[in-house]
Amino acid sequence: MPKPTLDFIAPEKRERLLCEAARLFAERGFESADMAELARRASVAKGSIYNYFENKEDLYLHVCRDGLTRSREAVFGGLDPSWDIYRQVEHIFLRGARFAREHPEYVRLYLNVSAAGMERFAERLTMEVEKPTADHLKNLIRSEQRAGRVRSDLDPRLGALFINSLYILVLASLVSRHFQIRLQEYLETEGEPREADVRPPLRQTIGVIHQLLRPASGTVGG
Amino acid sequence: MPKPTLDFIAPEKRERLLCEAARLFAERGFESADMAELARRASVAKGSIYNYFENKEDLYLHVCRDGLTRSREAVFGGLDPSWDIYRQVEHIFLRGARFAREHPEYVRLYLNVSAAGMERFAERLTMEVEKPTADHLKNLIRSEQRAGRVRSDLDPRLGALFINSLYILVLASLVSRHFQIRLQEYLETEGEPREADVRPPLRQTIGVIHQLLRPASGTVGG
Amino acid sequence: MPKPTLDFIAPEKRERLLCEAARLFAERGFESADMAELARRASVAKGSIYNYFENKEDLYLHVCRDGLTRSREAVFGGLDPSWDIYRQVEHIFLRGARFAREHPEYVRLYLNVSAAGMERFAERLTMEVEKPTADHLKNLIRSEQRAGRVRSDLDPRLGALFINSLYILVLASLVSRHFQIRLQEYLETEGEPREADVRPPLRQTIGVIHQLLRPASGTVGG
Amino acid sequence: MPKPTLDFIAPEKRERLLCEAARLFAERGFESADMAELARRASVAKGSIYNYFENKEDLYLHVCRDGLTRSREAVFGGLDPSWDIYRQVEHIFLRGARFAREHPEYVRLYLNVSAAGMERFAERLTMEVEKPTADHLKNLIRSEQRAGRVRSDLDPRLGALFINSLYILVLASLVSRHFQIRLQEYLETEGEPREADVRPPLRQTIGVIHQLLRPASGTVGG
DNA sequence: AATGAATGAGGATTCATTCAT
DNA sequence: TATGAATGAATCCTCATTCAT
Repeated sequence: MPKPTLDFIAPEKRERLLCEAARLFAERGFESADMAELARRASVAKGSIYNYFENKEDLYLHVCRDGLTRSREAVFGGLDPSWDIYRQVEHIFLRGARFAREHPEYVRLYLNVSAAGMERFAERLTMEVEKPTADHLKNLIRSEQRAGRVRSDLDPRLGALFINSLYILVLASLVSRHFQIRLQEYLETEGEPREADVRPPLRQTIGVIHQLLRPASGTVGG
Repeated sequence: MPKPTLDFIAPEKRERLLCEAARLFAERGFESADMAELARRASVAKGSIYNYFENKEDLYLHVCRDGLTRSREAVFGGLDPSWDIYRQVEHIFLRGARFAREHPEYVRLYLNVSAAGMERFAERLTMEVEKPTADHLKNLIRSEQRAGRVRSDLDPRLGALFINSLYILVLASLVSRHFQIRLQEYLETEGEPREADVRPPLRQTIGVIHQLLRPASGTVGG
Repeated sequence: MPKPTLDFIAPEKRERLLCEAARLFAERGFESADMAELARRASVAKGSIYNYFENKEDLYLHVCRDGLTRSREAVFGGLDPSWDIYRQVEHIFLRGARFAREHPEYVRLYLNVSAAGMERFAERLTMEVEKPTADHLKNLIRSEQRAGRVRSDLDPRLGALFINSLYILVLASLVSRHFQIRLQEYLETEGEPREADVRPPLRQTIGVIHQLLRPASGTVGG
Repeated sequence: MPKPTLDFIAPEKRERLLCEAARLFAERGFESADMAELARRASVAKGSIYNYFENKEDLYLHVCRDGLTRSREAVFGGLDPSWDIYRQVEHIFLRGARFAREHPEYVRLYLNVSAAGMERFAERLTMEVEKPTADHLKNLIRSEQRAGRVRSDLDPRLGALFINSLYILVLASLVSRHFQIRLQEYLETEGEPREADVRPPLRQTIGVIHQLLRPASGTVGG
């Protein structure tokens, strides 16, 4: 937990520090990120960082949580709860992809919680990251089932898990070098992946979700 | 590239070293893994490791590649190329899940290539890991399309990407603390995830793939 | 190049560090000098040294340059440019010998640039050490030739080279074990060379230089 | 002292080992020379070297002594003791210069005994290197004084010392990067020092020695 | 005698964190 | 509160030497 001091410093300074920290951690990983370099990049005294945070871990956790808040706002921000699940899913995926393009560092940080040696962070972060989305998706599926817009034989928990899984994969493909190369390998494209390369799988992914959720169309036709 | 020396030492010793290295790297991550501790765990002299490998990075790469070979053998080992895609996919997923349970360290290492700061490894490993599977899946889809067992309007590249993506997620859920907690959160289970917790999503995942591949049955019935 | 930090620490501390470094390097040579031991001897934290210098090489270069400055001040310090060359040469040799007795470590460091494996240091140090002295001696010989106090058929460049060569040998005999033993061997003295042992060759050396420079007196008398 | 084993191996092998050792030590210095690299360069097993020599120091000493023998043979080889001192000195300087060009590694090794941290080698080598030359020169001067070809007021010990000093400086200028750069600086030449650059100072050096030894020419005129 | 793998002490350097100013 | 110099534990890697084959 950051020290109270963090709240009292100039907002631009705080912003600078948190942004640079996010970038540096996303670039190097937790271990290799150097507090001295962070201080330099953020134009903040090395000692000052320790006035705001207990230690490197504390800073890391805060930066991750901060990123999650930003991510949530960016993705769920313009979402109208009255929309049907199809529109919501599309909104989430498109906004998520945009956020990943604009702030890859936060997505990288999120993905990095699953890296080797990061279990102590997963223990503290994963639940609080996943719960809101999990709850939202599960509730959404349930209410859409009641509305007859989602197959009633779908386990809402598995459905939610599935949607979120695909979401993670899409984001990963946008921000991680490994997933980018893999995407190129599968799609047989070359060079830096342009947005055009990502759109078809994104569309298809959304399509697959639709296919999964939609009540058997045969009954309609029947 | 390991030094030639590595080939000439006692096989049990080599095995011990590579296994312990895989475990340690999977446990701590590349940076935090300590060469001295590895030497201790593997009952090998610190200096000896440097007789076999140029440096820590060289060792890491070799351990990853070694893990990939083992993984490929375990998963594709018993696979009969004459099987139809549904049987092959099922085989791959079940064997993959078994391998992940028996050798989580190698799966962790694979996933870790996408971690922050590991880009230099991705640059060297990703392609060689992904290509064989990508090719196999793409060719399989194409031949199954010709056989009429897979929808002809499915882009084989996207289909292959999709199958592999789900495969990765399943494995990740089995070996990464972050993905385990996330799974618990979605499935509303508690404690150490038992195999029983994993089976339904695994089954469902295979089901979704079937659904994706299968030619529209409506038309048949039409 | 030392880091700017070096300029801001307490002068006594800087002095202590530089002195001990000069002594240690002179005693052990570059390779065998141990940074940890230096830190201990200078009562400075090991890490601190790396706050002041990029690395061992950087420190070594700085210590050498520092020694050169000290040496130049000690030797050329009280030198009056209006003196004739005979007086100047005598001054230089006597002051040089005194400096070598008081600060053998710096003379050892200077001589050590010519040691095996030190070429990279020679490449960076030699020119800047030698140029000022070379220029001074050459100009001095030229002006003394015009004044008729030095033989006009002497090539000023060779004359300067010669004077400096003898100077180096004198210093070497004062600070290097090898040259000391050699001196004992030639002079048939025993035990630690006392100042008395050095004076005759020093005198003779100065004498030889006089002999070399002096216009042929016979012609004058003739 | 080398082990007796050294005498029993194939002469070409011994030669290869000693040559490569001389080169490597001359190139890197004692500390930085790597026994493994030596073994590789000489195509000799690392362990074998320890069958011939007690340890690195023992090898170093032997290589130095070996070099001295070679040097002595090359320089004093064709010297006729009946020659007068002027001819002998010229012979020594010219042969020494040639040897330095053909085998710079041995001259470097000799000079290196005066390097920092090499005192323990000086203690063991210097005397045995210098004594024969010192004795020869002193005796030569004495007999030439009796023959009236050398000034009788010259202290033979100082004369010998002086001749040898200049000899060392000439050799150093031929083999040491530091002394080469210094020579360029004094002679105002550029680039790799060619033989032509060295000849004038060599000639002049011999000239100075003549000047020093020759009985007062006044008597001739008298 | 020859070999080269094994050993582990040793040494340069890094970096999170502290603390005096 | 801000600063950045000071600290020393930690870590990668080297290399002389040993020793089993």
